[in-house]
Amino acid sequence: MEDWSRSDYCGEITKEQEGTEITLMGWVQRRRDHGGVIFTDLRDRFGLVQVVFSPEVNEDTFELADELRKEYVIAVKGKVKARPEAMINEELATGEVEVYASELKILAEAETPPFMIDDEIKTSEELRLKHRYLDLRRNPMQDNIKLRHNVKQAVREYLDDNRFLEVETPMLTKSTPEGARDFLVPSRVNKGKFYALPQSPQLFKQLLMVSGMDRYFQITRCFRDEDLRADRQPEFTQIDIEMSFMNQEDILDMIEGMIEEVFAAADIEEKLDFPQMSYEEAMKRYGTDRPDTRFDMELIDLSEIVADSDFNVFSGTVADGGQVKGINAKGCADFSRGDIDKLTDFVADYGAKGLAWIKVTEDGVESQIAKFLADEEIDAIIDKMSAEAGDLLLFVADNPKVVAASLGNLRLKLGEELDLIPEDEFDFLWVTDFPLLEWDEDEERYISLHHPFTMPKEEDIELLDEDPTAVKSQAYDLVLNGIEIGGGSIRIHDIDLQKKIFELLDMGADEVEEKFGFLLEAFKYGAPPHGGIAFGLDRLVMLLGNLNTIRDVIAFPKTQRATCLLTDAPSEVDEGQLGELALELEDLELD
RNA sequence: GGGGACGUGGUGUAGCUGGUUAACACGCCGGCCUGUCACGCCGGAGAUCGCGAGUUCGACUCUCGUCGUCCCCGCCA
Repeated sequence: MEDWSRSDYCGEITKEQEGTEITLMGWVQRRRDHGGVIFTDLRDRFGLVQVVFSPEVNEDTFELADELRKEYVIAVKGKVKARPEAMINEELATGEVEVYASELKILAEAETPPFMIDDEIKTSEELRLKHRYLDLRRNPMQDNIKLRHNVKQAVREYLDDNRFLEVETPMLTKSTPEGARDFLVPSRVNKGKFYALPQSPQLFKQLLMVSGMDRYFQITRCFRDEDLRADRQPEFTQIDIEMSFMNQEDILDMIEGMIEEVFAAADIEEKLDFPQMSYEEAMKRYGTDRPDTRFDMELIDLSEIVADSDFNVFSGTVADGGQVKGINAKGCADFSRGDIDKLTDFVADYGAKGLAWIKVTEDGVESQIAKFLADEEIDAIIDKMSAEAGDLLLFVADNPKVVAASLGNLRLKLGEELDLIPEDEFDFLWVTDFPLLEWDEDEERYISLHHPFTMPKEEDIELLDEDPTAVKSQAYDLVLNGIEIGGGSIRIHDIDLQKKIFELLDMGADEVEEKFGFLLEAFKYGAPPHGGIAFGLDRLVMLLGNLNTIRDVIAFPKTQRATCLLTDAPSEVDEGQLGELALELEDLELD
């Protein structure tokens, strides 16, 4: 090996190299032994090339090639030859050539892998994760990792061009209230005290603005100790950005430019459009703050029509301050009672106590609730929902939260099942004007919708005292195909306003001092107006790659139970390690 | 914390109204083959059916529990 140097990559051999001696190194994808001649496909990161072993070239090499098996790592010296016309493989990028091996070195033997290194995977994700290094050999996974790399490169280049500075912030930092549960790291030097892993670099990036960095970014890991989902991992990567002396529109413009570069880097040639919609409108029309705007089927408010109805479920709900809303499932009047029961079970997950329905047919309506509704009410509903014969109208009556969640998710489910969602489209939406605060029933206090450093809209600041939940904020989320990929805000840079917000959040002066004293202290020394945004890199790459889970764009992800099947983390530690940290375990029922 | 789906040779599946040798494909091993590229042909090995308990004369099959993976609610931007 010492005296061999790779001259080319397998996937990049061309006809122009005909006659040249080359040295290749890689993995044996496949061996086809024809007795008198052996063909192998040699694979590296850049593709495959056929290597031919023939006794006419070198008898010893030919015999050694008999030992080759799948995934053996080999080095080959040989001559590039153009294939005869009839033997060209159109399927292969290097299908016009083959390499006649004169010398072969087996660099590493390989056991038969637990699953084949094929593009089409036919095994469980469990096994893939356990042998992730093998899974990552597969083309689709290599493509995902490359895509992720390309996106990061595009981001860095764009931000660098716009004079941003990449700055690293601590991973061992301070636990803060609000937001997600922290991952804690015990301090050995300071026994009994803990660091927290960052949920985001939020406070540090604001401090960097006070430092006069003007424009900061970082592509960095963030940690949240909450339950996992297809698009949520305990550690994930943010593209974190902060800018000084920029208003909201300035920031959105800057980010749109970045997204355009990212799409170019992902080879997606689509003209991108970035419409904006207020939070209020999104909730009203789609029942969610991250609407998938690739299809219609919007939520229609029928509360006024049925407010005085004899149908108590509807009128009573409205009288109690609730809503009655519906969606029009076009052409679904042929749904069976069983189909609708399934939808009813589905909305029950979101708290809906029932799902009323009306089938619109050529001969009128068919419905379990028709007998309770006046004809003019039914007509008004049909009119408002633009219903035609063949449509199925579905209704939920409840408090606004339940109505939004149940119909919003029902809309998504039906959109998917009815194939209403254009797969290869990229629909962006800025959702703006979020409420600054919402009332938390359990904790009996206001909590920040975004985070406590979010700037209220200037014209709403005076409402902070009399009607805090009416205050809108200068916060914005970027939604792509119904998935939130980024969110940010203009921050508060005024010490008094920040204190006021902490007060509204029911944080005592002592707590504020202990948790955020350093930030308020910093603001005393001249803080510029600033704002920023953070993107979920994993989600962004997942969408660009048309994938269903961020696990597919993370080299070594965790399972839904937050374990790593490859390393078996997390694991127990020995008593000595605990002792050094002055920690003791409660008696757990371990067997 | 809750709801749901799945678990059978190395891999993917079939079998399951309870019954004697658990089937098929791919892979693997051996043999033959000088133009294949999902090579082909012949032969072979390989599973106590995730684990535990129960019901039964008898359990891959039924029941309960448990473990693991995935999806969802809660939680979390």
